[in-house]
Amino acid sequence: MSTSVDLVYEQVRQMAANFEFKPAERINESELSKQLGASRTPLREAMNRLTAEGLLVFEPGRGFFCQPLTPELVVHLYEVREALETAAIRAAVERAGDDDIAAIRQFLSDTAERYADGTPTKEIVRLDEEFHLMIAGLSGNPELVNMIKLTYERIRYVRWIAMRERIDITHSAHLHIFEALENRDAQAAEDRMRTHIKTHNAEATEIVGKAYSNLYVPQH
Amino acid sequence: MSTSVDLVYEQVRQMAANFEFKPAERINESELSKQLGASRTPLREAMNRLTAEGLLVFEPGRGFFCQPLTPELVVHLYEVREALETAAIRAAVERAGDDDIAAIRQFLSDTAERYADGTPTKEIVRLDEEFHLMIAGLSGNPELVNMIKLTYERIRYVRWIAMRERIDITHSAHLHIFEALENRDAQAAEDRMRTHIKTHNAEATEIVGKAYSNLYVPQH
DNA sequence: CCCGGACAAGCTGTATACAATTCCGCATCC
DNA sequence: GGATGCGGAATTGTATACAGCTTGTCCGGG
Repeated sequence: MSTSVDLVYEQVRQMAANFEFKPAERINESELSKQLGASRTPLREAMNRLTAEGLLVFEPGRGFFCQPLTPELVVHLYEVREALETAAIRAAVERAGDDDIAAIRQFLSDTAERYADGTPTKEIVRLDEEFHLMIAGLSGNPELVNMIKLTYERIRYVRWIAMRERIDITHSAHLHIFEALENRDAQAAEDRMRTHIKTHNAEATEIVGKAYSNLYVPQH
Repeated sequence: MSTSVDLVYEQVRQMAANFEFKPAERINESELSKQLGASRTPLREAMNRLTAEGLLVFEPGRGFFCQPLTPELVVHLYEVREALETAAIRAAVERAGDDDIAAIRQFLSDTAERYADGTPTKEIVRLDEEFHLMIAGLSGNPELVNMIKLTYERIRYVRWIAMRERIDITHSAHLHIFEALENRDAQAAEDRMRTHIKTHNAEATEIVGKAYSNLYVPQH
């Protein structure tokens, strides 16, 4: 059947991940549905899914809101990332085939020159996510991968800001993690992944804390 | 405003967690909505949320289905549990107050005598989940707790079956985990939690593997 | 000047109607 | 006998209408 609802879903999903909605303001269903060229019914279905995924917040009788972006939330989501991704890389060390590992090495060398100052931050974040998801995929556990993906979407906006000052060292950190995987050293891989994420957590949280008021300035 | 949609949501959620729907058969929206005394609109909203939570599966143009219950899924979800709960207890050791720990000791002694052969399996599973969620709560990370809760709901049905033969040792295992927490021994707590979940994983997976065909026998 | 209540406008929650699609049984053909 | 195509019934996808709640404003009282 037609994919109108999925189209709406993807659009609203992106809008939510990009924080195109003002926090603490209800999302006007009629207006948004007109804007997206659909009626309220499929829009509400999409927003219900996004609520379950944590990208939106729902208050009965009041409507849907963008998830509030607080330093606490960022800390919590990074902790979740840490738990999931350390488990994932541990499984990856055990289960990955040599060809899978070769593919990641290829990816790293292919993209090495793009980790430069000229590259847009969003592009860097995209590459970063892709690398992490490749590793997570080697765990062979799609549930794990899904949860990691979801967590990414909820903090992507922060990462666009936080990544600005970290472009240069991201690639070398990834290489460092990858080498432990390549050497089939589960402990080192896990430790390096944990350190990597903890570092980003500290930075992202600091930035959100500092920019807390700025982030909430109306964006229209 | 009225909470009709939330009522429907809770009911369908329970039905899905209890596997009252036949797998591989589409859920008839009109029929179910009549049965629940609501119209299709709030029912579909509820089912969309449950789809995002992983309790239902949605195929465009065909409708909603119960999540398929396979040995692979059970393994994957238990791995997720392991990742999340080991992280949670590690955080709990660091952050829990002495009074929080006392509350858990109280809970364990209060419920000790109910871990007996006469108690219904569902009740045991409920107590088990409550214990684990109390510990997870001490992590101070609501996102972590939410994900753990969700994972529970997706494997609860299996646990009802798998728990039958494990009633006696569950309580002592919990005590063992708790003591490491009480001693503020993060490593021991994490290790014991991991072992605990791995054991259950192996058992549950085995049971699903054995009962695979039986579970899918039409239940009408 | 501030607070409180009532009214009005707007928005959300739900039911229902209809269009589009899928599904299933049956007949037909190879 | 098995595959294929067709048509009607059933089911899903979406729009729309309306009821009930929420919210903001305005007016009156303290």
